[in-house]
Amino acid sequence: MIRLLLADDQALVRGALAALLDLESDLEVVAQVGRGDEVVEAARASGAEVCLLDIEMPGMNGIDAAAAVRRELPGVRSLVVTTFGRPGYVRRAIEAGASGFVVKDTPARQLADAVRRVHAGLRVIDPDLAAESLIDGPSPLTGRERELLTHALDGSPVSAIAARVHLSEGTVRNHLSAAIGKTGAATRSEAARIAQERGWL
Amino acid sequence: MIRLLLADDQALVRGALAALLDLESDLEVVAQVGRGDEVVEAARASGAEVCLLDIEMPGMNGIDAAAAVRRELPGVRSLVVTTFGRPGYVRRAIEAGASGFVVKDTPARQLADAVRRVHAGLRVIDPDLAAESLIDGPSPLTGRERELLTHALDGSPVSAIAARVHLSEGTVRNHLSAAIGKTGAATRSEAARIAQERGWL
DNA sequence: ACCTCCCCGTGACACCTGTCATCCGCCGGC
DNA sequence: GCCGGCGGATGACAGGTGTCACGGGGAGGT
Repeated sequence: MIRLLLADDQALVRGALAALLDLESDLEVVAQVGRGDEVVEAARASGAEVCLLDIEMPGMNGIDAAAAVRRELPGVRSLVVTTFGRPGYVRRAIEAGASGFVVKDTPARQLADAVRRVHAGLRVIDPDLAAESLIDGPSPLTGRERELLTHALDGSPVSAIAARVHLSEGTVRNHLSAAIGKTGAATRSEAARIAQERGWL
Repeated sequence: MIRLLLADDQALVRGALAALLDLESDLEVVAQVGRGDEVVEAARASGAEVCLLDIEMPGMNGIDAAAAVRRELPGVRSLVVTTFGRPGYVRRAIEAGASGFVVKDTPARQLADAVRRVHAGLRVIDPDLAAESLIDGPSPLTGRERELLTHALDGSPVSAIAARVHLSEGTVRNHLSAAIGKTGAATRSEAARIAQERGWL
């Protein structure tokens, strides 16, 4: 019997996944949480062996949660399950110590198999995403560029971004100009969108 | 026995919801589709009585699908289930003839109840969203403003938008300026984001 | 020590953008 | 018939934006 922890901020999806996985005779959902920063504690308390982690969660994202599990509970394996198949996510999830990466587009019946493989010590990675992840390569953005792009995501003017991060407008424009060049975009707004799609933020 | 159709583009979520609802003794999932434009046909073929529709779907969105069901199969009721609790969505879903509106944050056990109420002819609407929907009011945007905002969502420069819709740059700027005023934003990019959050697009 | 890379800043320049005034044609309501 | 609202367009203007050149400081590698 494989003991599972589910982490997803959407209660409906979490409950539905629990129903789906509990149908399997060799799987048992022993814990459910809706926040990333509750994963380690719940996994420890419930004695979970495999954690199913969504990326988009309040408190802490699923990738950081996988890293925390890796650090605090070395025997427990993580399987990241997410809506968005962003290549950068795969790389970061694996680097964070996750054993698998599955998108929510995959057929429901394959999920239980993925869980079994991860539990057995194997890696499970969506083949298309793995290829994309290799093609795109790691993020070429510097720390500042990444930070400024996240603030540019909502279309704020440069002046607002500069005030938020306590930098001069000129510096902000220089960093964003570099990011625009690296993403091949024409505006900071487009650059921010592209970087997010690739999982660079 | 209530006959259900599920429409959600994420196969994993769709399968999981099916597992969850099939646990209820008085519910039966008789059809599953991953595209909005397959809903009517599948509902007709399977004899579904209630359709669970996600909004974000390829082919046709869940709100338009609800309208199509209303038109083609008057006896079938629709329950819109979505990730994003955007006030404008509630209004548009109800106007499209949906009998209920539920966000994916709601506890899993309440979903079956919502289905039963909708099947019984009652309306099911998230109370918080209903209130927000009334406060925000309907969209103040004109048709062109809405169209241009959707093209501005990705941060494209005005020149690109103008070329895409075959308008002069000046006209595009005028419409976007009006939209910026109506949304209280400072840039077209921010205006587009705000409009989308409110379900005006 | 030297080089490289990142970070921060300034100044200048061309271009893009948001705003406003003003015009036109069209349609629906009164 | 008149008026208001929408769509489309132009011109002008202030201010925002992207780019480039240049400088300076600090951390890390050889």
